[in-house]
Amino acid sequence: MEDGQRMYSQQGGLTNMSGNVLPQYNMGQDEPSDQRKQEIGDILQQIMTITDQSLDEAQARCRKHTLNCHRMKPALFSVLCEIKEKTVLSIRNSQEEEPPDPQLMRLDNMLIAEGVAGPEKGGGSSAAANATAAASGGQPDSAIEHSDYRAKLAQIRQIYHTELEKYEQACNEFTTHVVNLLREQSRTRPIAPKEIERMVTIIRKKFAAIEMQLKQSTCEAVMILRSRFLDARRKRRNFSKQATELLNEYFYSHLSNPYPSEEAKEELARKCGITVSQVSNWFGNKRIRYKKNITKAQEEANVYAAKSAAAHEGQGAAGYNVGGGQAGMYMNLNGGDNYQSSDNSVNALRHVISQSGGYSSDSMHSTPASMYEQHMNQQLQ
DNA sequence: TCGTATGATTGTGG
DNA sequence: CCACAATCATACGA
Repeated sequence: MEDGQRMYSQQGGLTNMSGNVLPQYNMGQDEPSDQRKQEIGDILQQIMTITDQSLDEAQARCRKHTLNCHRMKPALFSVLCEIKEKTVLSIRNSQEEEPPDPQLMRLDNMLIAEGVAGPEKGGGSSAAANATAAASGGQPDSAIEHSDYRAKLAQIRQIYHTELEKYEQACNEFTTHVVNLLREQSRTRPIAPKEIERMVTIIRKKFAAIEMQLKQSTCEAVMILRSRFLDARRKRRNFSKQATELLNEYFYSHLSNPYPSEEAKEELARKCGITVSQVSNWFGNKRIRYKKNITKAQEEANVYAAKSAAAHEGQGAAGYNVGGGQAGMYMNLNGGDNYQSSDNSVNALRHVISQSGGYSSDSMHSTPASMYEQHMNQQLQ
């Protein structure tokens, strides 16, 4: 037990600076008193200087020939570690179990959905393509935008991955560094393996927080990219000829009631390769513009009618009356869903408009009425 | 390059 | 929520 005592004494001597333990250092040794005095003086000097030194220097000087080689050291340290674990570590450990951050999960999900995170190219770009295809109806000319969008997304993806890799590397480097440092220190102070473990989790948490910031900013970048590329108002594309034809067909064949049901909209959307809301938009625009043209034509017709009436003293008004004022909002002359009859009214309108040089819309001139007539005739037969 | 066409959005009313 | 009306922003043809 003598050695153990000595050890305690040394510890105490170094840490507490209590002078009364120092004489024990050379206890039991047979030396001349002046030499002992000299030694004691040296040790005192050493202790005095130690307080001014950094820990590293002190360790470098002291550990090898004092603590480190002592045979009781492991036992002592293990006891100290045990005490430590029972007091501080156990309290902290109990708080460590945390559920996964919902915010982080949301970010992760979004990144995977956008094709930034998750499996390589295939899934990612196709997800992006699907998103854009849904917005623009999968027209061939939108391919350019898609590739542009994909390129930007790939750029974001690359930045994200390189940054993530960097973080991971830095995290690992730092972790190993800290672990090594702690292992090194565990030779001179009691450090439990659990303590190192805890330190590692703390570091990982810190880096996870940084990673989350990266994820957040990546999500923001993707959102900005999306809004820029998928904002159809900014990058409007006309529907394909076929789609417009189908829509017009439906519109003119249901002119008395151009309000497609939800099912009809879905059907049209499917046929045209556009979304239901696009169909709704189209019909909304179509109705209002058609009506506008009617009223405009009507006004003009009335102007001409008035002129004509003045000129012919009340004879020719009927000739300009397109559809008549009582024909209803959508000029359903024959009162039914008869495409041909309504097309006639369109032809009449075209005639009036071309004569008056007034406002003309697509339904009036750029889409040949005969086209619809032919089409409808085929369908009706 | 300009004017028109056209798809989308916004504001309003029922 | 839907329809309508006005408006925006872009596409497109002459």
